[in-house]
Amino acid sequence: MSIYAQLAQAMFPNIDKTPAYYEELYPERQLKEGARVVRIAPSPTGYLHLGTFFTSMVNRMTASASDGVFFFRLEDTDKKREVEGGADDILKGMNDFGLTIDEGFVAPGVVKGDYGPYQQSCRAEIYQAYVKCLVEQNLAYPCFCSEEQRQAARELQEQKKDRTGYYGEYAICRTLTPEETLAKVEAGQPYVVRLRSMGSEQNRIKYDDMIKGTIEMPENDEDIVLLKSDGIPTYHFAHAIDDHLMHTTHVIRGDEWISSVPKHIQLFKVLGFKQPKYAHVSPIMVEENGNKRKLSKRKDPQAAMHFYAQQGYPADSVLEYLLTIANSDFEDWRRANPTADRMSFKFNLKKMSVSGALFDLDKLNDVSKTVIARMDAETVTQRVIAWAEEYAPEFATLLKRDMAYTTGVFAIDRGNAKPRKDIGKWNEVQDYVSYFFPELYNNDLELPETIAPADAAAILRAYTTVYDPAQDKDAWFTTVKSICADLGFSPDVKAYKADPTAFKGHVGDVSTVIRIAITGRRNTPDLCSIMQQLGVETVMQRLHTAIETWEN
RNA sequence: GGCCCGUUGGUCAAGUGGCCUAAGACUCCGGCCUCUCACGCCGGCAACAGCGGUUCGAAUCCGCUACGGGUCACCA
Repeated sequence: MSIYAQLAQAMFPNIDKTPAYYEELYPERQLKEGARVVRIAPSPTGYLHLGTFFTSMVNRMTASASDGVFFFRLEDTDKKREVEGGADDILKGMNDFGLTIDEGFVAPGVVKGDYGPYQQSCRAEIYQAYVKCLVEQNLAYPCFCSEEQRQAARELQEQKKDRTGYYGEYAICRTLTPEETLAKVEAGQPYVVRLRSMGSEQNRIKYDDMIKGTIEMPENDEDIVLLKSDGIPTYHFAHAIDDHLMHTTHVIRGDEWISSVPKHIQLFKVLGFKQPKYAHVSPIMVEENGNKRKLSKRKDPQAAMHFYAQQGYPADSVLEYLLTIANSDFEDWRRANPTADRMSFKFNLKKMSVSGALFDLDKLNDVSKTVIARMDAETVTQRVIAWAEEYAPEFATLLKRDMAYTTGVFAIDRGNAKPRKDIGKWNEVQDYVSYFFPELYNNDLELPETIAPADAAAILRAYTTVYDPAQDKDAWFTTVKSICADLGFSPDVKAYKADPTAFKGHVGDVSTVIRIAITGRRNTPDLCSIMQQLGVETVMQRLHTAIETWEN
């Protein structure tokens, strides 16, 4: 038995499986030619972040566009920063906002697939088997340096203006003889396992990033940590092992990883793994003091997916907005295919922007209004209630009191050729429909300054004598026009504009008075429909209340 | 500071040497549409970071400068 084999055995006495065993356990996937296997691998250190969601969406689109697989792996290797319930929150957010996951964790507490475990904390033996094999070949070694030693080395490096890191002459434990190392291990000294890097600063490596293009960097020469002192792997090592064993073909992740690529390339090479393709996604930014910066969990409420849920943005709105950022021709495609399934859009990593986009709430709102305008009344009713049950329970109760009535409210000016585009998110709905519910109705009868209360009252008195609830929109308007002349208003807007001094106002003013009397507002959707929905009783009652108010 | 990456209107962006007197979308401002608002339509404001080079010709290729971003952990 070689000295390195002895060392490996001393370090991992309980590991008897070999890499070959795992290679056989997780065979090549049987997928059609060109199918991409991608993944999202979040760390459960907090709630679901917009950036993670965005990257997930890009992964989802990439997998679907190639009939591939999108899986979810939990990177729970950092026990210090882990947050209780973090994983479930991330999964729930993905589900709620319409991203389906094919494999791994697909929903809170639901795991499927043959390439698991999909949780790194459950894969310790696998990582250790590979590390053991590396140690046997003298490609990795234990390092006993204390935090203080490393700190001192860093200070020295800074002082000498050298690069920081554990490499070259600074890699003290690398130069220990195997006998010395073995003795320390056997003496029970704590250690981490480092890669014995064969790279050099002088060498340049090149790789093709599917989003950023060709990138050239110095080779990695740092003896990076593979296994932490608790036997748990670092991200770098787990990435290599997991994505190899799970047969990931394309690693699509945030671009903060670019600088680690040399480490990853080296790891794949040392381990004899086939290199996956990389695509680094630029972060979504926010503006502050004239500068861009990444969305911050602490400073920006829009960073959390909870924000969109609370505000009541439909999942489709968020997805379509993010898709617009990801592939800007999506917008044109959507215009040309208003009802098509977005999965049939030809998504392409190569169409993604190289630099980070500023988050634009105005744009999201616009997209969202369009999304909601396309929904039918039943869908809107159902979605609003679902939102309200969670965030505005009293409003939900009100909406559910008479479902037919509520659906009727949302049916106004909807489902026609030019549906209204005035609801952007569900938390705007309560105010938008308030005059349909006595409990919410704000009896605000303030007139425009150009209309005298006495005239307004006269208009309503006249209108009550001709009001016919059975009238359709055209007849309704004809009726409104018919009372204009006697009251001194022009039934024709153009005639009024030609000679404003001849009239008190025009038919628009007359309908405004009625509108205010009925809804308490100057602007509303089609008044005739509103009156029909409200019913004769309510209409007459509001008309009389207004008359009384304006006559006194 | 070292190493990477980026920079087209306020924002998202198309553009890969001549089709660019630079597309489209959002925002904003006008106008039109037999009632208001919204929608829709028409129109408007507004950009190739700077400087040098290569070329008959540059937003597009090269270099430098400036600015911005990322990264330098037993965190991901």
